[in-house]
Amino acid sequence: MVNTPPQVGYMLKQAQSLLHFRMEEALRPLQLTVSQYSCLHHLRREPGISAAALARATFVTRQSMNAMLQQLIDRDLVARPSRAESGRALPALLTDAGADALEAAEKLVDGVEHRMLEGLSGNESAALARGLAACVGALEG
Amino acid sequence: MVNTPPQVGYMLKQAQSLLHFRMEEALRPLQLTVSQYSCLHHLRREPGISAAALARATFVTRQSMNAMLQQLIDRDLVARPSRAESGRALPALLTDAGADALEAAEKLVDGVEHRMLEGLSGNESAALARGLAACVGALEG
DNA sequence: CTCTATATGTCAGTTTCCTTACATGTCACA
DNA sequence: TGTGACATGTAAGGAAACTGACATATAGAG
Repeated sequence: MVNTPPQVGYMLKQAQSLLHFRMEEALRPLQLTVSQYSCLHHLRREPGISAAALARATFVTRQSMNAMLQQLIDRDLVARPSRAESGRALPALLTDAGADALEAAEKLVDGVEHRMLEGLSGNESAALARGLAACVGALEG
Repeated sequence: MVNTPPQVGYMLKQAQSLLHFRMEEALRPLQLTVSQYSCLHHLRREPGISAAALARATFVTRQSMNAMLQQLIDRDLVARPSRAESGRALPALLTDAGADALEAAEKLVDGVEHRMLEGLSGNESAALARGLAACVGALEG
């Protein structure tokens, strides 16, 4: 019998689900969801990005992202002009409060990620990252 | 600067999200969602399992699982007694049609998983699986 | 210049899943 | 015996995501 890879897809789901749960747990004191954290994180990486591009980066639809951005705007964590200078895309930016919240959230999330990887050596972590990247590359396009 | 592991959590999310999308795509002709496939798959592995146990295995709440089971029962893919012989748990079982649907779905899903792993050697696949298992172990409990 | 393709934002409706809460059944143990 | 802890099923309501549809703005082809 062939050495069947023991359900890599299932293990992927299991790991992602558990990581999401732990992150949600860690972020609860800050009143942030994982999706909101991911949104803020990408906003810092690419200030002025459009909601549609942000949606693609965080794996939700642009409708969901616009709703989420509105929530973050209501909490003064994100700012967005009401009209575009050019084109339709409205650039989104972190406010100072948003940057502060992100920094606090990042500490908590980094703790979870560190815990997740603590049983792996540097080589093993790198191999895991490479494997995941290969999976993504093979499935997209 | 420390060799920061490049966002293993994010890559996990990315890979899982893309895999889910491809599976959904592959299963669409059979009118099955990924969650439903996962449910049928576990039902074959553990016939007579309760909805609550099934829910834990597929990472949803038992309320969601009971709703999903009802759908599958309505389509004659799953059968379940109306009363328990002992205890409260109602054992769920695949019908013949359910087993057939699962077999067809499995071919499609295996194709997706194979595609996902095609760029990886046997050693690399095994390393990926071990890495994921280590992550799960570190995050649970 | 005109027209098509593409990308963005938005509205409406639906689905799916979750949270909270409660009733029921079994088991361990005092 | 009976009582408390635990697991299961179920109901009701809400939150978050998706799909489908449409208007708008830009760029490019003809």
